[in-house]
Amino acid sequence: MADHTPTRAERREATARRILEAAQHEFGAHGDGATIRSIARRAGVDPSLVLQHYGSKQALFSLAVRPVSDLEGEDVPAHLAEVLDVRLRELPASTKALMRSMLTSAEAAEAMSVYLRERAARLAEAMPDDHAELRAALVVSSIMGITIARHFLDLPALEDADGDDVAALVDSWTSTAP
Amino acid sequence: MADHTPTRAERREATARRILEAAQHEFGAHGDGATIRSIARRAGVDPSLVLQHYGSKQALFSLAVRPVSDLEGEDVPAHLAEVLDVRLRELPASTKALMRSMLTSAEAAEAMSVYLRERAARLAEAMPDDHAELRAALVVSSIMGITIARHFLDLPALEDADGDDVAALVDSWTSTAP
DNA sequence: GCATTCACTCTACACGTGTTGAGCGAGGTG
DNA sequence: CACCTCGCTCAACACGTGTAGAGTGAATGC
Repeated sequence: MADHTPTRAERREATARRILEAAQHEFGAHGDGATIRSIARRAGVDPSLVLQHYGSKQALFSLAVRPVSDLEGEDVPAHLAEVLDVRLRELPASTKALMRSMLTSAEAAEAMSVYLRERAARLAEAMPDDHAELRAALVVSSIMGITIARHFLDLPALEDADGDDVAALVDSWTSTAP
Repeated sequence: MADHTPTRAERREATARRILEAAQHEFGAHGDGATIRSIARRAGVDPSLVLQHYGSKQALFSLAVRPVSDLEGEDVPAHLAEVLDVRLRELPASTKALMRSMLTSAEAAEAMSVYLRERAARLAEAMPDDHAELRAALVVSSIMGITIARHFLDLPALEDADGDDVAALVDSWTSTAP
């Protein structure tokens, strides 16, 4: 809240943040093929500065793609939908970067995979026993698919769908019998 | 069946096919970032020849990514799973190329989108009326998500799952009430 | 058997990339 | 005010890319 004139270190840190955000948006828009130059342009900065801050494109990518939430003890099943953002209009920048890159970057794929496994494990605990593990994996994967369809493929049927409807529907799958 | 010695034109056509297959595998493995040189290497051919056959990388990509099946009048709901290959161990090369690129190539994204819309429309016809369109879109997107999780993210729970189990489960969602 | 075609390879070019090191000039310090 | 610090820009590099055009030698047709 104190709006003192920023010190040099603060300004530096601020541009570092601006660069990271620019990177998330660029990776989110073009995947891991996004360019250091394009990131720099978006941040209003020289390309070289990007590397002085983050060392290499790879390192910056890793940071940009790190998932935002390690939310610990939340109630599981209904919340799930929100996590992978079935109902959010806009995805968090880092999530978007991660998803956009997950099919072309091994690192992003691995990150998404552990994220999904983690979520599925959580979900399985709260499910009827029968094939719980498999069914949890299916639900989690489905939510990912729906998220892709909505945010990256612009499927019209999902475009103007009510997030709550979607969440309720998906939630009902949680207790479906095989 | 007649194994006459191949004419010049036949041999040319054969190498064209080899190049296209190589392209599908390379695009399937690395997305639209795959290299003309890598495609040529895989086909055992000079990079320049790839362009003499297909004009440009873009044109080759378009061809490599074209979906295989315009199967017309098939029975819809159960078959759906197979189409997006929830139960197949290995994806068709063109499908793999299409999916791998759909998040980084606008053309692939559009192709996948129309494919999904088409499938959803088919599926909606065979569903209980309530919210049929939305629910069909959700099911189709889910199958895509499951396919991604299994074939690109290597989710272990799906890795060794029985394809029929998965198909049956997904199929049951088709008649889920909202 | 000879001239021609033509499927294919070789060489080259222009360009965009990630990355580096030198240099500049405003901000901090005495 | 003078000096130094250091966040930042500039200029350059080596490299991989898509693509074009000339060249080559074996299959073809007379």
